[in-house]
Amino acid sequence: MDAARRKQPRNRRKMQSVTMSDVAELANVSPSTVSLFLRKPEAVSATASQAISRAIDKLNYVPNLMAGGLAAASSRAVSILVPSVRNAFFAETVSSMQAALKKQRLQLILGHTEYDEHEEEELVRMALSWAPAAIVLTGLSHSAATRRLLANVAIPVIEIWELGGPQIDTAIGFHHGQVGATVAEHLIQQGRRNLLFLGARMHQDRRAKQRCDGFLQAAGAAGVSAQVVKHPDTASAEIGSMLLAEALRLHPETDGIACSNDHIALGALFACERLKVAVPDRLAVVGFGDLSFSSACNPPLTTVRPSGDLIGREAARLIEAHLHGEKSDGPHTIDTRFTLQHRRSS
Amino acid sequence: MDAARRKQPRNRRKMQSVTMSDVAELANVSPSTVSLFLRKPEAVSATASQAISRAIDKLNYVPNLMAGGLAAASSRAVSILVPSVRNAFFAETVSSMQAALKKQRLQLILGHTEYDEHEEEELVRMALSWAPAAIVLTGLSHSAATRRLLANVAIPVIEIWELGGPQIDTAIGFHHGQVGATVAEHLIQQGRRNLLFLGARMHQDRRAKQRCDGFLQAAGAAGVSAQVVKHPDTASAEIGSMLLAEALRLHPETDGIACSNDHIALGALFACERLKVAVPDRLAVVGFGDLSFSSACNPPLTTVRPSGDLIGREAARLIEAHLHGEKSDGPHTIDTRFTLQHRRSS
DNA sequence: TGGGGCAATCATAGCGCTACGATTTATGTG
DNA sequence: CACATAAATCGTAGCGCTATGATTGCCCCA
Repeated sequence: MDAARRKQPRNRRKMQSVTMSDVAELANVSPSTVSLFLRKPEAVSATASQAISRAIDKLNYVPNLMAGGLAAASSRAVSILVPSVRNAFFAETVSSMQAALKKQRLQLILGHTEYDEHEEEELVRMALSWAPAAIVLTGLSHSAATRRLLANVAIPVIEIWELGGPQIDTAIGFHHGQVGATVAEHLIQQGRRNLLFLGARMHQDRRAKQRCDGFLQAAGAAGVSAQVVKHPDTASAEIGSMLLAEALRLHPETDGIACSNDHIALGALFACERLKVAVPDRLAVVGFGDLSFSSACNPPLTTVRPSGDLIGREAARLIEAHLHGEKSDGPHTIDTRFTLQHRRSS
Repeated sequence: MDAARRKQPRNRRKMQSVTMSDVAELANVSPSTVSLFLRKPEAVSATASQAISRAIDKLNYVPNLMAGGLAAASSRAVSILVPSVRNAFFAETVSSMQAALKKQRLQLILGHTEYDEHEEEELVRMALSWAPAAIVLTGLSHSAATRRLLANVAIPVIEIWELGGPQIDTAIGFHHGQVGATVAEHLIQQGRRNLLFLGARMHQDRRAKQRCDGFLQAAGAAGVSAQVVKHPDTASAEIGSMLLAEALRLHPETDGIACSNDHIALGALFACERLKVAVPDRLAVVGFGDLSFSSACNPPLTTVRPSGDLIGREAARLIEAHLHGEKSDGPHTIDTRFTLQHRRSS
């Protein structure tokens, strides 16, 4: 192990066809300048800029973000973890967020937790291994390990779609309890005195549960009776129909119904039609979500319109601000509110 | 620039708290062994494995995928580009694909093209800069530049949700023309002789257009009259209602309607109810998509169920196979089919 | 006793880029 | 015109990991 300096032959490597050095060479500048141009074009002279962009075009250069991210110790990826993108609410947020982030050339890495904290924990771990520029979680409820993983990261941690609990860093959303209360008050104001909440999957969907609780509480506060009928599966119109039939069987005096979301409400309306229950004369129905069909059904559905779109945009704005060096002054809460869409079903 | 060897002081760097070397040190092995353990656990002895996993746990080590990807010249990311995840069809595929890929510890990077080829091109460029393990596009129609970008990549390029055109590499989906034909044949078999297609956004949504074309062609082949009424905006129940009213005004003799998707069909059913048009007696309605409400509405909607879920799973399977070194024997086509769900609306 | 064959482990050379500091060139200013 | 100052550019040392080939230790059989 002394003399005879070990001469490693020269191991080949796979590689990228065109690198930044190739661009630099063609543009007659140093690689540093190309890198600078790509990151802060305004810091490079007009002549150099022109030569570089010409070279990039000619060579069809695609930067390697992994090399860049490794060197810069942070990537241009944003991780977002939602229960499921099949759920229109989260799809909307994901979509609006991605649209806003694209302007910053940030990419979205998507994960589905399926309402499972353990799954979420694993996804957070995977997400962190990308050294993302920010990480977005749904809701305020996470496993202890998840909290520990996120406690000391230097990037923004944003919790969306829920407000009113202990938050890790920034939370963007609204109070689901308030939604329930608003609906109860609306129904009471419409003269309803026998209220009922139709809920699906409330053992997993904390936010649906919160809406239900807010509803019951507000009804109680107003001295109005309120019942709950629920189903363990994912919300769908089919389940909404079943639940409505069951509700009227168990509580025939019911005259005002709040649904955990518009799928349930739609199913309830279908069932009312089949059972010849007049809406809203005999029974008022209110949903949550203002989905695409809600304004079109018979009768048009009174519902609460959340701000899924705004949540995504605000999250993107925050990430952008952080990227531009604006220090966040401690934990932050953004209430994006919701609005009651009063239509003819109530 | 001769003597006085430039002595660069020693520039500090941001860094990751726990690296693979830390794990190696604690486990009393070399970093190579840790790396090997992480990639091929079966190649490491039981004792070493145990020591390493203990060290990983103790240090809470999170591997840096960017460093890994850079060294290996390929990342554990899969890029998927869909028109929009707000569209339930694509949401389903994205969701099932992500679930399948998670087992391989592959992450999904999501992009929305909004039915714009130029947007898609830009997203492909961004996607490639991650050196993904595979790239998934929606449809077979892409800009020339996109094709050029993807022509020589060494990774699987998978086009989903469309079959029957020139494909870049592998295509997974079904023939939308066949969907239209199947619906037309079904309506004709049900005794309908005055057919009509209700379409939304067909100038952008090539696949809706293909369904329409297949419908018209099959009707023509059977010697049955067929009309089209369309709207430029995104499909929704509201537009479905409008289109149905317009259709009955322009073509009052119509007795069988195919809709570009279930949102339109739902709106059509709502309109029929309001206009007291009996479904299916006076008018048969068929949709596309088998969305969550389609089995619950009044009457339950006859519709075509595509295989969005299967498309995602098949794509994931292909990517997995490629990752495990199975060479693809040239361009490949997987027809995931569709099924007609005959319900009471026809 | 001497290796041949194998399994397990290791040392090393980058992957392509960014950040830092240094250097060079342009621009004032008294 | 000297000198400070700003603007533009460059050289270099890693970022944390993987792939390659080399090395070590061990068993087995002639």
